[in-house]
Amino acid sequence: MDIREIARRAKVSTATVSRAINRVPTVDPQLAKRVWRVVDELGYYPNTQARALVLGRSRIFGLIVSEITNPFFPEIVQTFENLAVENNYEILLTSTVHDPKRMESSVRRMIERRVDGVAILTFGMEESLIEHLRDRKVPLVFVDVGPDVPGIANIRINYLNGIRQAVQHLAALRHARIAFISGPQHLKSAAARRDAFKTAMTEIGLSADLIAVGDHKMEGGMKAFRELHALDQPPTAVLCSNDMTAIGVMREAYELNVKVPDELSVVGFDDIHLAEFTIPPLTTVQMSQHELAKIAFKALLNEVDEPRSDEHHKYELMTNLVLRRSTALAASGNGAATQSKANRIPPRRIPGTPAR
Amino acid sequence: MDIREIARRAKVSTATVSRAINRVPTVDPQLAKRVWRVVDELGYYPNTQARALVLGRSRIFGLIVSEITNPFFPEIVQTFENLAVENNYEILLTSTVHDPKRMESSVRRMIERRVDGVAILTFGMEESLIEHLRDRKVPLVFVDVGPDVPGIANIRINYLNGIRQAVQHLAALRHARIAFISGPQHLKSAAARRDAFKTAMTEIGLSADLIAVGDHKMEGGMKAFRELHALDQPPTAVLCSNDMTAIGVMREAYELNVKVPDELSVVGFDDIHLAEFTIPPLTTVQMSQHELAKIAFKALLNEVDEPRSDEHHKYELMTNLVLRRSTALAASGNGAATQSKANRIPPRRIPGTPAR
DNA sequence: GGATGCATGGAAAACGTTTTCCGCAGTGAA
DNA sequence: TTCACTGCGGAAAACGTTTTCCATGCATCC
Repeated sequence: MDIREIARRAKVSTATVSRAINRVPTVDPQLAKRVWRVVDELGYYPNTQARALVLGRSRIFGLIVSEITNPFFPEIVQTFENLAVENNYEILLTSTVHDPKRMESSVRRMIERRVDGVAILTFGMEESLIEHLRDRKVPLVFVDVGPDVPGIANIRINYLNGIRQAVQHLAALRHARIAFISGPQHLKSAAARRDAFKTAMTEIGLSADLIAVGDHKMEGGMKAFRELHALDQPPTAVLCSNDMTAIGVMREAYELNVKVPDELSVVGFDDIHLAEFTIPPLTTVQMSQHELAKIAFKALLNEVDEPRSDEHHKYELMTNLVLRRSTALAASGNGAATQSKANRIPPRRIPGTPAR
Repeated sequence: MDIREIARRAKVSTATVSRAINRVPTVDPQLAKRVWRVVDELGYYPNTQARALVLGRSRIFGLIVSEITNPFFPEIVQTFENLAVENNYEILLTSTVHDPKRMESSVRRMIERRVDGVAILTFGMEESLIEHLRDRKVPLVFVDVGPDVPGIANIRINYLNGIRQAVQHLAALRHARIAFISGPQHLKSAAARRDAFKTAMTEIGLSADLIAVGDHKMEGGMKAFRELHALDQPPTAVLCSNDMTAIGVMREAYELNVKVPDELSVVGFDDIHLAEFTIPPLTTVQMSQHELAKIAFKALLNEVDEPRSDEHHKYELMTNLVLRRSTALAASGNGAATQSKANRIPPRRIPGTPAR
């Protein structure tokens, strides 16, 4: 079923049908109504690819994430999708699973589909692929790790703010041996978090040498904590590079019969929805997925609407500690672990968030 | 940059370029090489929409899920995407969030983009929307809830198998008061699970009247368990309609100071990756997300390749109980809850799955 | 009443491919 | 040398839109 078919039945030209459908104001209301009736009767849906072909705009955005199975990302995808629908865009999603081959094919496919822009929320990406996209003048938005050139928006995340709060929170609870479990070392964003940890620790005169490396997954958290726990002087508090790691830590602590928070304080990073539902509920640094997605989408939209407006905006996302119940006063040196009940911060009952 | 540009530079016609690119065997190898060199030099990527326009095939599949933020779905999306990439397909993803408006716009958008098929993994969908898609002869695959007509593939899930195993497992552990927390009542798949529970219970002479209703989210699990726990005779075991509900239950049990598994056995459904990492690790009924996605994709591919092969295949997915550590012997009537340690099944250490 | 202006709608080109149809060059046989 | 064939490659149509340009019809003004 064509636009021609519609034109024939409405006894007008295809031009008129097109104008009517796109609500061009100069078309006579009577005629428009006639066209619309036929459209509805036949259940006609314009062919987007034909439209894209002539318009030179596909109304598709690419969205590249590291790993959709990490609960951090679905929230982003959801918000991004909501915004896309609102603005009549479609999304091409890729979850790279950290595989460079995957990234490459994904970029290629996006170029072939002529996306209008790409949001790369992958916390680390090969430079060479960026080139491909840049050559084609595809608007891009990065988080953390983007070159500083016009046409490419960058979202800088203020890791230090939240991580400093976390460190100081733990220090205030008399923890001195605070460990950090990092993410995969080659990811820029993981490095940034680790650096923020170091800064925050040295700022207050603590040494930041207790660092284990994880993989931003639960498995890595478990493994890393096992190592940490085997130390001569195991840490009394662990700050994790993301929430999944923290969940792994708590899981392994359970396995090793280390009580959280009484014998071990755990802090996560990201504040995924799930963090509120762990046992105990996880104290973590919030980096709003909703905000992030929103900023990314807006940035893309900007780029598309007013391309190459030379001042390329910078965007920043703040992070903040949110207190729950996975941290407590450090057991005082003299084997006071058994008094833990007394040491513990009074449990704050966090009301369940309303079902969204 | 066109195919024409390539043709000009390679001093051939566009037809030849097209043939070379699509590896039509009749083209002279010499010439093909010449064409490819130019293509690589210029970094030419064919325009997929133009191609789709003439081919009448978009090589896009739609994927509709209920809620991407439910950890059950990202696994599906990931496998589906993997398969898509392998087969040179693209995916248009929609997370309907159970919103009929959303579903409708999603279907509309997919038709407009001329998808080659749609997998509807949404556990319940409005009939009227199906019509739209069917009228256009778009291949469809449903899970659970699809009309029984050619051109529409259906994946039936054998809920009873796994749920029966779960019920009998609990019964064997001497639980008599076994409750069920269902999903949203209007979802067919939720009803199917509940019915399976009833069947399995009555089969072994237990009454299936302890049923609370949740929402397939953690919040709902918490609320439902609160209700159950307030009963005169609260259940000693809870079977949940999905894992998120079970996580909510365990979380609320923690809040109410009910020990899992000693004082309460909890069983989930789905076996999401996370289930292995809850505290305690969750015993649950496995319904392989990987398998589900695979079946769905294959079904779509079949439909596309040999359309209307009149025998429309039926697909089935099995479910099976996987034992972890959230279930234990029921506390014997005489307040034996304190002997729980003895009652408990010896903990099975489940080795962490290798990072995938 | 005729010329001018404006609103409206139609014909056709354009977007970037694939593919059908056909012509041409080269080969082998007569 | 000419003819028939084969195999390769080019011209052009087609896919379904949008949009430019132009023609028509009508009202207004002189």
